[in-house]
Amino acid sequence: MPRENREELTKERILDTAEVLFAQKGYRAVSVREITSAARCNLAAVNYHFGKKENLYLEVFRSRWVPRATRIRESFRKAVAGQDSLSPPKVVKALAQAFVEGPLSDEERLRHSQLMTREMTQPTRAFELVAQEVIQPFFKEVADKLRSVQTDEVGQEQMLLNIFSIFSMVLYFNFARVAVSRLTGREYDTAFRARLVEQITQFSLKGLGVSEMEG
Amino acid sequence: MPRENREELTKERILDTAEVLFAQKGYRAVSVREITSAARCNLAAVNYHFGKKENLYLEVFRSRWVPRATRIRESFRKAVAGQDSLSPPKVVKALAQAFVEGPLSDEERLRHSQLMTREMTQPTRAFELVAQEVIQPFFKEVADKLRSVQTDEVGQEQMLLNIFSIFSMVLYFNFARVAVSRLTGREYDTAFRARLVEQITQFSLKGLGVSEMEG
DNA sequence: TTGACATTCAAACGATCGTTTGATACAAAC
DNA sequence: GTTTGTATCAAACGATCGTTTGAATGTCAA
Repeated sequence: MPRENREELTKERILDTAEVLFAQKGYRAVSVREITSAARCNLAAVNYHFGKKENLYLEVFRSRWVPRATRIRESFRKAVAGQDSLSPPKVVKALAQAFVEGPLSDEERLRHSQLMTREMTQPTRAFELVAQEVIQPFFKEVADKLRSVQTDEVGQEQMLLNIFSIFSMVLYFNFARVAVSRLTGREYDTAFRARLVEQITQFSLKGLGVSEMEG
Repeated sequence: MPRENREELTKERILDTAEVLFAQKGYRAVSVREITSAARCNLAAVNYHFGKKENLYLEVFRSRWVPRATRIRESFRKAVAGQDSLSPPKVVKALAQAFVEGPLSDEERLRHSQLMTREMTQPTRAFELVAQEVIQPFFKEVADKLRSVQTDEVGQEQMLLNIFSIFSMVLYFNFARVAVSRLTGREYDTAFRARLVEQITQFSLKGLGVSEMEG
């Protein structure tokens, strides 16, 4: 096996494993030993490839989280670009779908929300990355898209708060699965996810002041 | 100083300190030493009064979090009881106000949301307490109250999802302060909190299909 | 005053943490 | 074949963790 591949394999395996564990348990609750033994490599590998644990956490966001956020964003972009005539309902539904049904597997979606929620509740050095490279530009894109199809004039702040409102539902229905499942008595299967997209879309559309879905 | 008071004081001081630190940093990130030195007592006091660290965490929820949730609930109850004629707008506004402006100080509100968010993203033994004694009965109360004043028939699941939608905004605007502040450029002062109550109320009312605020 | 009991304290326990070290294996360069 | 550089490994480092211990202190009843 050639040098480059061997090296890559270990490093990539650590990143994959670390992401899963960090998302599940949080930074502090995961030990380097737990990561390396799950990734089937030596304990010293983390320090060799990333310098220290904290850098590994950051690299997880750089090499895993951000690219996945980009895929979500592109899914949204493609959905609105595919329409010949755009309307607020279509923009909102594309947004909800990109997050709740989108291009990710269910495990990926859960991991994604968990990592993001962690950074929002208690920001670390990774938050700068998340805010600058993902949240800010994505919010701007959604705002521009919405503004271009909404008839009535909406202020900058009002628009932001509206997107936050939609976004809060998207995030909540992902990260609070346990509570939602417990109270509704429903599992997060395909049918329920579709139901959630419908809920977010309809609730948000009315929230935005749009009367009805049309397509 | 009588025995009972001295004992109480230390125990209570530990609980107060522990709650603040657990909310800020999470269970794992806070050491017993950090708690006891901040509470100005001996390291062994935690194990003497609570047996072990995990029990202290649970006791924080029992003796601090649940009573505060009860205060919020009573604030909501009082607000809707004070009205001579009830309407969906009034119920929703009472709900948003109870959480965002409510009976709590700003620090209390932040702590409350942080602890709840933690339990929702990664439930511990405290989640059972939170779900059984607070979330479930409170959701039921809000649902009943809403159903009693809404003209059109709304199914059980639809009602739950609607409350979840409102609740997600309430929670999000509390726990994601950093992100919200950064993107809106506004501090969480009195004016902005009032603005958020307005946003949640208006967005939710439309989301519920109610046209306008009346009082 | 004595004995029982509750609380606080300094000190230490073993376990686990992140990180470092030096040896070893191995592929490419000379 | 020797050298060079990279990756992996077992082992150990010092620090910090939650918890335990046993003595000291103070309180109240007998």
